[in-house]
Amino acid sequence: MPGEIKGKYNPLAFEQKIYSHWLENKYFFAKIDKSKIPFSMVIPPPNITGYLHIGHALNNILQDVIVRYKRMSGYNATWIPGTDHAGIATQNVVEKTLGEKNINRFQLGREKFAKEVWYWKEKYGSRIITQLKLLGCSCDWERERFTLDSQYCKAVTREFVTLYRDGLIYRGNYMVNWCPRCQTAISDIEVEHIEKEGNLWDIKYPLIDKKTGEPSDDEYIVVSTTRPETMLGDTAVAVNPRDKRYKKYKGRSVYLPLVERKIPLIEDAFVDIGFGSGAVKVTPAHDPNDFEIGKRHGLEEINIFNKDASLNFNAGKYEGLDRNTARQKVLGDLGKQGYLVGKNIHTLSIGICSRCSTVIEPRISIQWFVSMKRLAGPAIEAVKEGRVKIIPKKWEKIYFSWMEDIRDWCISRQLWWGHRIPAWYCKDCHEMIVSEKTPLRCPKCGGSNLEQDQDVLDTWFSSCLWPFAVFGWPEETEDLEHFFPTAVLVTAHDIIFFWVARMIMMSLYFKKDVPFREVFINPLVNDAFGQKMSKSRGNVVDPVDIIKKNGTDVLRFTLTSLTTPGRNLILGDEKIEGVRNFANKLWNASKFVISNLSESRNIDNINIDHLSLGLWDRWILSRLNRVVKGVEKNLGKYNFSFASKLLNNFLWNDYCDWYIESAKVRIYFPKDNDDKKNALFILWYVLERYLKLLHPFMPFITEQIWQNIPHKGKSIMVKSFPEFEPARVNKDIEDKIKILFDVISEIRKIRSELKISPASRVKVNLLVGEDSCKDVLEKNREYICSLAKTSEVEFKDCTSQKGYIKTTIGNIDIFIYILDVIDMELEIKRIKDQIKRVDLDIEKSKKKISNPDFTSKAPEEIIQKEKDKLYQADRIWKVLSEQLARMESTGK
RNA sequence: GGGCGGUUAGCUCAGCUGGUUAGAGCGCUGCGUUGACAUCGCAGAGGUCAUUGGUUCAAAUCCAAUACCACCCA
Repeated sequence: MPGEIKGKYNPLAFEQKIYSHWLENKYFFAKIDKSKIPFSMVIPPPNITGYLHIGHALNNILQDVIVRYKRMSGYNATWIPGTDHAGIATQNVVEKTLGEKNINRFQLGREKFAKEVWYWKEKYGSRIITQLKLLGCSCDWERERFTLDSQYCKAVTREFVTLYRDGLIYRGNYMVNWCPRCQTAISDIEVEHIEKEGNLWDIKYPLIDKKTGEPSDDEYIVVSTTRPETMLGDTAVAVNPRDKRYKKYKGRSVYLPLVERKIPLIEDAFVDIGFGSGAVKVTPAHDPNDFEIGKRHGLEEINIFNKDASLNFNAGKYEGLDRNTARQKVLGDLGKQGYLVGKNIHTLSIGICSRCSTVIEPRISIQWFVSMKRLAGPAIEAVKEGRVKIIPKKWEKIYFSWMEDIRDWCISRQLWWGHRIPAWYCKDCHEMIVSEKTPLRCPKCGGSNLEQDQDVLDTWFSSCLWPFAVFGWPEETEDLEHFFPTAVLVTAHDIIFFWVARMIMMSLYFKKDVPFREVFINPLVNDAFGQKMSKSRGNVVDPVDIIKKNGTDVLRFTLTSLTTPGRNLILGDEKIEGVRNFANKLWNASKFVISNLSESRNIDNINIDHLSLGLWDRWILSRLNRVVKGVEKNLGKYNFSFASKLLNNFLWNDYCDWYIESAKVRIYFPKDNDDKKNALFILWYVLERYLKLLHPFMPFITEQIWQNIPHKGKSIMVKSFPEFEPARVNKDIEDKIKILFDVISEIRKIRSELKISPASRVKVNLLVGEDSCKDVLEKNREYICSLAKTSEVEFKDCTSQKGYIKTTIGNIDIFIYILDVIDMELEIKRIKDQIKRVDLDIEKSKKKISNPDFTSKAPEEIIQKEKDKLYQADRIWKVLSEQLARMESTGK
């Protein structure tokens, strides 16, 4: 399939080819295999009008990492993709398209309009699915679902009818959030609240004179309102019963200006004494609180608005005006007639439609509701008992606070695109029939004059069935049996209420089981300035652009690297660049390995246990196994950032900086042929396993390289994930190598500080306290020479020898011969600086140790550690002081 | 108004079951074109861990208050 590994890293040259190859081989399809443990996950279905934004990219990349990892780990893994029909959004899009041809949906009629939407869906509705493929997503495409598929519709109907029969769905005349632009009711959580500076108007309502029955000239009540135009629908004025100011008016009526209506003055504890004048106008038809007050006092509900929020015939001479014009007109008239007595600046919170940002108009209408309390109880329990685990845990609080104060859910929408409500009305006897099958006759009067409810259901009412409806529910399918409940749901926190909570409720109700055992809440992606991305801010980052520039793997690894358990993730160009460099590093390291492997045949048939491996080999295997363990552990906790960091650091630091560099010595200047062979074998062995570890994160580059090194099998994506081998982790070897690293680093440091040219080789002598330590250093002299650019390494005490400077780390003294290269001033300064630092350490340690509280109360281990620290520091201090004294006195 | 989270190097963040020399990446400084990689290598500088108080032998880490910043709900 793929090309070779040469030249520069150019992901665009191979990524899509590889994806096609995977698709052709159906590697994503999970045939039911009962011998394996099932692992399933459902995609949060993007809506069909959507295009891929960075949030989708993150969400789906994380899911793909998980499912690829599980698949490689031997699970029967499926990740179900699909889309939802997005009632309002899709209808809006299609209406807009029709609008360009000057057609509105009413001209077309319901059926023809629905046909238009289906047509649109077929044509454009899979754009986002195509984009998911660009991300490398290994979705089980054979199982793709859509919330309006015929099978899915059966599930939604079953849901509605069952809930209705169980008394959990009711229909009634209530105040709902009405979007005048979408012309439909929406649920509470589809309303967003924004703070806006506005006015609070004081309007004078005269009291009715008890004797004349006419408005009084001197007695009046001032009401404060932010919406003066709604006074046209006022049916009372309310004060708090404890408000002494208004006691004297108890039982009186007031005169409603402009409308010239008498309305009662009532007392209701809801009224806030401290707000404005303490008296409020009551408009039961247009304010949710007033609606409640109205119910308590039996007030008339006067609706003054049409569906588009223009004023209707109840508004008298204001009929036909829109809300804002009416407000100005009403204010003008009130002013002219002397009723407007005050205007204050006031910040108010207004509700806007989350789909189109139009200001919501509360409206009383007949709607369908789900009664939530009974459904919420078990769903709260499920999370409390840990049957559903929300990760990170802090989101559970959000979940509980919403669930414990849950309100009924308005599910009917006045739209033409969606699942039509399975309720019919008998035109003859007004009987209502709720049924899964279309009824032919009225069961009450036997008439056939039936009409189906005009409304459709909220899209979320269908998507809350997703984790089991995708597997064919209400049928008891093999897929459902095998793959449900799903293992984990990955989603963003903004739909915990909309979707996650409702899925848990519905799944517990209909399947008597949780929909998923874990929910991982992924962070939201912010721009480089930490700002939330939004179209209106113009700061959206298009993932497709990033892919076109850097390839998919780079986008993927950038996002996984940034996925910490926090709330937000900040994406900037430097981050992407860093990952691009990482990919390049991997590419080049692989190039190095491949070029050296050219002469080794059948390397993949060698049994590693038959080799006698050297220190460096056993070290890199130890490190590799730590990474295997670390990746497993952190993926298990959904800590993608940590896992990514481990993978990055291992390749860059352990493998490239140290192992490859040391291997060069063995390849270019081999001591014996076996050692060279071992080095080449381990280079290959570690790379091959590393590629598998990295594959879930960067599927393309790993496949591309894997295909170009000796391997068995057709694709890396169907190979096994490396298993952790505890026996390969060797602390002792890591400690030994650490000594080498420290010595090499120290020599490099001195060289750099004394400005010794990288080209010049220096002579080094080491003086070692412990034998084991000396052994390591002696056996690895050639590596010290190569990596620290020394001409030779010997083991003599050069304390009083001319031309050497002495430095010390741990219990190793290092003598570097720098006779002609040294700048004495520089060296003296270096030593003085170091002494200063050591002085600080000594002081700190001494203070601690001399504190009797510390020595009596701290654990023995900590005290010993402190003593060791002091001992080492003292030793270093002595070495440095001696040297300084010598240099200052002799100049050498 | 209620709630949740945050404040650690110039930037973005990690560390927070108390004991570390407080780390990483980017940026910055110095040196470097040896046969994987200048999309690189080696080395370095840079932090009173928001403020104040408390608990403790010991606090970036635990507790409380304050300030500021985000977000959610009303």
